[in-house]
Amino acid sequence: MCPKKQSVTIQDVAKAAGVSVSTVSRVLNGKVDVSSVTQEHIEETIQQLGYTSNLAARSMRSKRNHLVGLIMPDIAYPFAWEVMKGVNRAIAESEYDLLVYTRGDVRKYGTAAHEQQIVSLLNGSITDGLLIVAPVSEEFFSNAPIVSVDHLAVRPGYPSVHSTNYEGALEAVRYLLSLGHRRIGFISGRQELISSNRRFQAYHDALAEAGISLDQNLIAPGDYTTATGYTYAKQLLNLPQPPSAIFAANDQSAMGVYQAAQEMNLRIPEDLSLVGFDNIPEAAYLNLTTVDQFIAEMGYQAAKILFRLIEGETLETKIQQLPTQLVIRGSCQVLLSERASAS
Amino acid sequence: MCPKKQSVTIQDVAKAAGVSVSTVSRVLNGKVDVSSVTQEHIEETIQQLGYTSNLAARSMRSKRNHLVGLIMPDIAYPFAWEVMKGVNRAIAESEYDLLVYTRGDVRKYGTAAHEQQIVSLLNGSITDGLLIVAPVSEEFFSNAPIVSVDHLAVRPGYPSVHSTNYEGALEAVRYLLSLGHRRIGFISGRQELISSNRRFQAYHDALAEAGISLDQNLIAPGDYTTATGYTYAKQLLNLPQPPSAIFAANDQSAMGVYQAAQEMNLRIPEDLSLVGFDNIPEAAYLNLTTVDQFIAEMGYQAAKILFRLIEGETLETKIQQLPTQLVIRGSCQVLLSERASAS
DNA sequence: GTGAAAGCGCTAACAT
DNA sequence: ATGTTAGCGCTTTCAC
Repeated sequence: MCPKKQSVTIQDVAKAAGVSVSTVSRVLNGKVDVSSVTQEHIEETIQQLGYTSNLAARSMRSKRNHLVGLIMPDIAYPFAWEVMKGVNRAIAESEYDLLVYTRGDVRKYGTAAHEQQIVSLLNGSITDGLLIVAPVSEEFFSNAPIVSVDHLAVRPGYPSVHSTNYEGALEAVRYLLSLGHRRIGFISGRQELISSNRRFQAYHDALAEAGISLDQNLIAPGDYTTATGYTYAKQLLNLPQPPSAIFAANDQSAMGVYQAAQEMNLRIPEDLSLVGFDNIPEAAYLNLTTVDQFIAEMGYQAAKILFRLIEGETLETKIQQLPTQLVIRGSCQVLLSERASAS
Repeated sequence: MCPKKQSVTIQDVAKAAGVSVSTVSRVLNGKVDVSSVTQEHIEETIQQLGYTSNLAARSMRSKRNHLVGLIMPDIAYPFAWEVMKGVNRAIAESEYDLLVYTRGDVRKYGTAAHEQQIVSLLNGSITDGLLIVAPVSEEFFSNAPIVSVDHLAVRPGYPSVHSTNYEGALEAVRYLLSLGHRRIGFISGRQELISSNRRFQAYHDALAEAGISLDQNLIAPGDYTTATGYTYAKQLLNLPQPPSAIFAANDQSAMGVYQAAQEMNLRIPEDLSLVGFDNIPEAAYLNLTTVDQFIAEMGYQAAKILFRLIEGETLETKIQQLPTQLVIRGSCQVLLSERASAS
């Protein structure tokens, strides 16, 4: 199917060039103590034979591979894509190549043990450092640096970049309150993630500020997916006293709410006010009001930090918070305040 | 920064369990000739020590790693994202994990030599097989299977999945002709890719069919990016006799044309008819007429084929063509035909 | 059923 | 400036 030519090793090159393996290795690693004559000769031979060093073997002996890893449970959802965009930019600007590792499904992943396994797999050998998206673990065993994206651990064992989840969510709920809403539903995120808890905490606090006590009926569990967003939105909207507004813990669940509302012939924002956390492109097209958290920027910053760590810098700041921004789209505000005050 | 605990090796496990390395290895690889007593004991020890096998070392000795690679020049553009979605789905359904390799920028990549280098790097050691997106090379040295996505080689050295570029483009141009257009501009794709040439060939043939000879002024080079799409669209539209319609070789360049038209206060489709190849979500939101090529499906199919190849199947078909579909959005057709016939 | 030993391709002392 | 040699952590004969 394709030329099975048994891969050529450093030995073959040495033999062909009539030198020892170590000399070839020296050339390969840009060491200086090689005469320019042999240097050129070896390089020529490498060209001719089409030699490429074996990653596995090389990784086993040397420290640096100019390769960093990005671990994601799944690469097919908008959040992942945004993170990758940011990381990709940092990679393009750098000397490193990127290896994105995924199992393709959160369900094939998700436990701390799994995470540790993948970390060991990559960082123990082939990568110089690792970026981990929304990890569950607070600490990892690893001999190369790790930076997490979107995970604010209480006492993190690694540097971390995330957005101001609490502040952003606070603003979102305050906004809905400012429109006159009193019954605001909440679709939660994955319980095990801190980001989700922070957003819930803000929901709680904003309501408390306004003197509204929590109504458990208006709080729906969720897991950051469209499917549950849809399911629980239906449930909320079918209550005897449905909420007049919903705050969804992320974009995906907001999309679910959107779908549910459409199906129930509720117009957004006329009949139902909706705000979602996150800033995927789709939101803009649908005129959804969102709390943008600059996901790509988080990926970019995390990668930059990782590079510095790999270079040997010791950074003071372990946690970096990137700002969020409430983006109100369309004519949401006016219509809603009219409706809300009328009710 | 994070616990630097020197990674535990198979030796450590052996020592702790009071057995030899080979016995541990046997357990690790599910060999049967181990007494269930020691088996359990070893597994326990592995748990306790938190041992994970070293990818590099393992790769060096064994054939299968349950890991496949996906090589992309850049993972931050919509086409890449679509491919990844498809591949991700296949991965989720499979026993394999995925490693996406990128340099973050086409410019850090692109030559056949580079491609071969990455192929050797991955396939020679850690991955069981490789998916390559839009490769330039027609052949690779590799001892593990390779499947390409979106590259119809004349005499491919590897199985390949791509869409019916020619047929789709033919349909697109015929459609524009059916609206009455006679001056149809073309924004080309990357010259070195066959997909681009096929789309151009169809443009040529469709015009010939209609008895229209090629006007070189209406043919703009391009490279599948938004930037060049924009630049050349401006150029085309500023001609003394501008085209009344443009066929862009892909979505990205179509977006560029879109931007240029907006800037020149040309409404689409009223003032300029535009069809782009590819099916990224943005196109739908902008009501762009497109030739959908089901990019994600290509990724999915390619991955499926790769899995079969790895399992040892020898496939007859080397090339799989997935259908394309002209999707006419909005009220494009009517408006255009009116304008075209009026002019 | 288990251990000893060879070696995968490479790098890094240590020699020369 | 170059060759020799000892492993890196693992799998895999081949003994026992």
